[in-house]
Amino acid sequence: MQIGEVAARTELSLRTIRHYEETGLVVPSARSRGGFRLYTETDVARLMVIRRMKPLGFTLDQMRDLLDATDRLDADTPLRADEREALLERVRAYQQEAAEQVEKLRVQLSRAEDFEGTLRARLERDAHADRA
Amino acid sequence: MQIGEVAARTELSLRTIRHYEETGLVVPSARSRGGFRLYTETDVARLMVIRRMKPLGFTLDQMRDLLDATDRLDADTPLRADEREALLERVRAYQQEAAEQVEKLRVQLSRAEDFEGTLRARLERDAHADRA
DNA sequence: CTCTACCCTAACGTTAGGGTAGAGTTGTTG
DNA sequence: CAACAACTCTACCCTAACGTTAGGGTAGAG
Repeated sequence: MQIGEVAARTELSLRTIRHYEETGLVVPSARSRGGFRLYTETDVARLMVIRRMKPLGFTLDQMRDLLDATDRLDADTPLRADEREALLERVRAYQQEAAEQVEKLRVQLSRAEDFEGTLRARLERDAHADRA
Repeated sequence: MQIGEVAARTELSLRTIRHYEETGLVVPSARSRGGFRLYTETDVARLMVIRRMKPLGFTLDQMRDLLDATDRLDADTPLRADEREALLERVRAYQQEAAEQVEKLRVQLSRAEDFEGTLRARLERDAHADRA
């Protein structure tokens, strides 16, 4: 499928999807003779994974690195034990960072809620002041 | 007080505080004869407000605009009724946007939690596979 | 053909700061 | 007063992750 449909399905912009290719994050599986990017279901799935990762604040480089690790772990080609351990260690590090980031997001959310509440309270106060 | 102490108290970097001045968001109340920025408690309070706003994803321009509106509403100089109404309308718009942003943060948080969980589950699975 | 809806590359713009260099300022000692 | 550490100044270049033109090429229906 071409980029437009991919964008619609992933809710990512065309520019974003092209950018992910530029940085080597998700390279379309093929091109049409005319040069159009052609994506498979697998490519789309990968984009969805990235979309879920985005709120965690990882850089594109980190995402590429992590996806690379899981891809290699899932591949059919068997790995040497030490290679496998190294990959798992990488994934563990990202999982740790993800957990920390989740904590930060919680803090942010509560700050945001707090601020929104303050703003609303203020507006209600001002509305009452109208009659003062 | 000078910029270093302000940075310590607000947990913002020197660079960030200077940047806020460049964009007219928080201009220090004074300068020393030698040119050092000098901040008052009020300035610090303003920086704290901004720090609370940050998670809402407003641009610095928007924050400046909003702070400007609330400042004018709080000022001692009386406003014409229509001016006051216009300012309130501006604040209302930002409150709306804040509420929307809170929703987005909730979505992001749940996606992040989800992803972190997936990653953790995956690691546990791989750990068990060790013994297989 | 030709039309329309898509898609392409290339390249500069934006936001919110980070980092650095080189020079000046403050407040404290001797 | 000089010397000095600690702090601060301006100016400038750098970055990530796209947004935004501009100027063209492509797919496929009619």
